[in-house]
Amino acid sequence: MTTPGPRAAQHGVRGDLFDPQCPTRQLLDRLGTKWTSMAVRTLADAAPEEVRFAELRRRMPGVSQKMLSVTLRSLTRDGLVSRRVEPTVPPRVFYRLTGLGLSLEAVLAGLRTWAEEHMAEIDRANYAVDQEAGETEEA
Amino acid sequence: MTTPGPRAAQHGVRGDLFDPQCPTRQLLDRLGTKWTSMAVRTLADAAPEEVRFAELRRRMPGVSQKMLSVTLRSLTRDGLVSRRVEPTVPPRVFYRLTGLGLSLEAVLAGLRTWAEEHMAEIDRANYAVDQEAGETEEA
DNA sequence: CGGGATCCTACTTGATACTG
DNA sequence: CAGTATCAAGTAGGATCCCG
Repeated sequence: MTTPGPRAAQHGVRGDLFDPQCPTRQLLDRLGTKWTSMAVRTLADAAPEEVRFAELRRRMPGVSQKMLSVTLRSLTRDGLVSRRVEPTVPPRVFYRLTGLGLSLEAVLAGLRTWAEEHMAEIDRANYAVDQEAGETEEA
Repeated sequence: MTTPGPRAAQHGVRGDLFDPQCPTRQLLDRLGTKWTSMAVRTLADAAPEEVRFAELRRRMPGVSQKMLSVTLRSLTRDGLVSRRVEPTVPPRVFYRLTGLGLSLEAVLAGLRTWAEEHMAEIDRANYAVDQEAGETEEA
């Protein structure tokens, strides 16, 4: 049997969204991780100033030091955040959004706007479904 | 001190984004699930036509029957998708994006655009980091 | 045909402890 | 201070079986 090659090639029309290599898929995977958007937003709020690790953590209530570390490493690796180390004792590490990171923040701002405008409507829809279910159940 | 106003939500306590009740958080939780964006996109491509379950599944390569079912139930519950059942034997079930769902698709289109424009840059950044790490390691 | 229920695996997250 | 390493837990996702 012949190897059909990359499956993505078959779905030319609607294309890439179904492929794990799809850029949108990769972006959503990143935004889906819990602290990514929060970190980008917090760094964007501070931009163009740098923010130290501990200060960043203070501004992101609930984040563990490990998850902040993991998140920042991922963002740095992606080129969305720059990392600067002052080799003092103790060391001081500064983070700042790159240009690429700032452009992502613009997209996130769009998401935020939609969410603020429409999530209440989604909540109402959920509530309505719950009401129906409740009535059906206790009938 | 002056009136807090709407900006308080953004800058004051820094409150909303870090809260699990935050609308943006709730939206990202939804978009973060694997098949949500794919389903919305596929239904948007078909809009304003309805799409049957099996046909939808055919248009979303890789999705399992269960995950499609779960995803559609969630979207329907959120009021993003409408569901119509023809009580025949066997039953025929049709799905379609609601107006709310269509407006979400617009936001997703923005995400897609950014991803297509910038994910290659992120890939390059990752590749560069890998190169450095490799050289450092095998030196 | 559509989809609910069950079981199971893998990944993400979090708590804790240790290091330069 | 700024991490890294380890372990435990919760959850998203997939495979399968069954039902109306």
